[in-house]
Amino acid sequence: MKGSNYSSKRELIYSTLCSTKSHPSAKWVYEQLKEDHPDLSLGTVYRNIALFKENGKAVAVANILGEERLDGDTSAHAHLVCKCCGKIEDVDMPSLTLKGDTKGFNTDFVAVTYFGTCTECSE
Amino acid sequence: MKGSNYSSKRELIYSTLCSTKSHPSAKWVYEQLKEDHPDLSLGTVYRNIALFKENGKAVAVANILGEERLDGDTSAHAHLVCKCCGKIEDVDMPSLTLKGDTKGFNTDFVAVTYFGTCTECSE
DNA sequence: CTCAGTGCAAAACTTTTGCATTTGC
DNA sequence: GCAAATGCAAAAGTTTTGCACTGAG
Repeated sequence: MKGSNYSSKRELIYSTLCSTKSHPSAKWVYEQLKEDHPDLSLGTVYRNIALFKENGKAVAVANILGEERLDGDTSAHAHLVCKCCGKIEDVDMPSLTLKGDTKGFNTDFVAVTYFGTCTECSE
Repeated sequence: MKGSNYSSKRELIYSTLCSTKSHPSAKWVYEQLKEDHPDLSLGTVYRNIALFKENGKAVAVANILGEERLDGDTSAHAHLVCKCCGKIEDVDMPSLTLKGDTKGFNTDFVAVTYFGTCTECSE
């Protein structure tokens, strides 16, 4: 079964994903690792990230400039996304309760994202 | 300047986008219109949607199965996204206040998205 | 006339996949 | 040995773009 075996590449990818607060893309993770691990394929990065998402060990935060941006920190927190430079930062999650008719929907993750402009881009 | 001239195609694309609560993709909008307007290009749909997003007349709700899903209704409301079938539904927006250090961030839009499983997919 | 908008098709990109090979157990 | 994981490269799919033409003002 998928994900059942140990894999050093997987560990590497996961720790790289968790090592930053920049909410990176798959390509970024790949590029970070490529230097020290020339034998690493982009396909493997994508395959493992898909696995992390399935297992709830990572979350897709936003799609910026055509790239899916990820977060290895799945604790409840919200995100600030700068429309201008693409930077993504963390903020505390506001308390919220699902309102309105939820049609029997079974929620397992809530994303709160503030889109706007960061200080540097506002200048 | 971009968007300054009237364009019947633009009107068509915008009204199609607003005519549904299905939160469609660009391709869906294109396919709806293609039948009655054989002279319509997918590029035009993408170009106009980009314009709507710039002008705040439309919002990207989520990226499902590699497709960006849109909403022509920019009033404050949250979304339920079914991970299983990709269906997106509207719910009332919970009241929320930005908490934590927002680092001077200038917010102009807040997205609240509940990921989970809809009734049909739960069966 | 001038510049915005469009069709068409090619290009650009990200993400996925098939297959042969390697690795974990 | 068997099934999972990977590299590599090709494929798939969405989105963007260049260019010549059309349409609005």
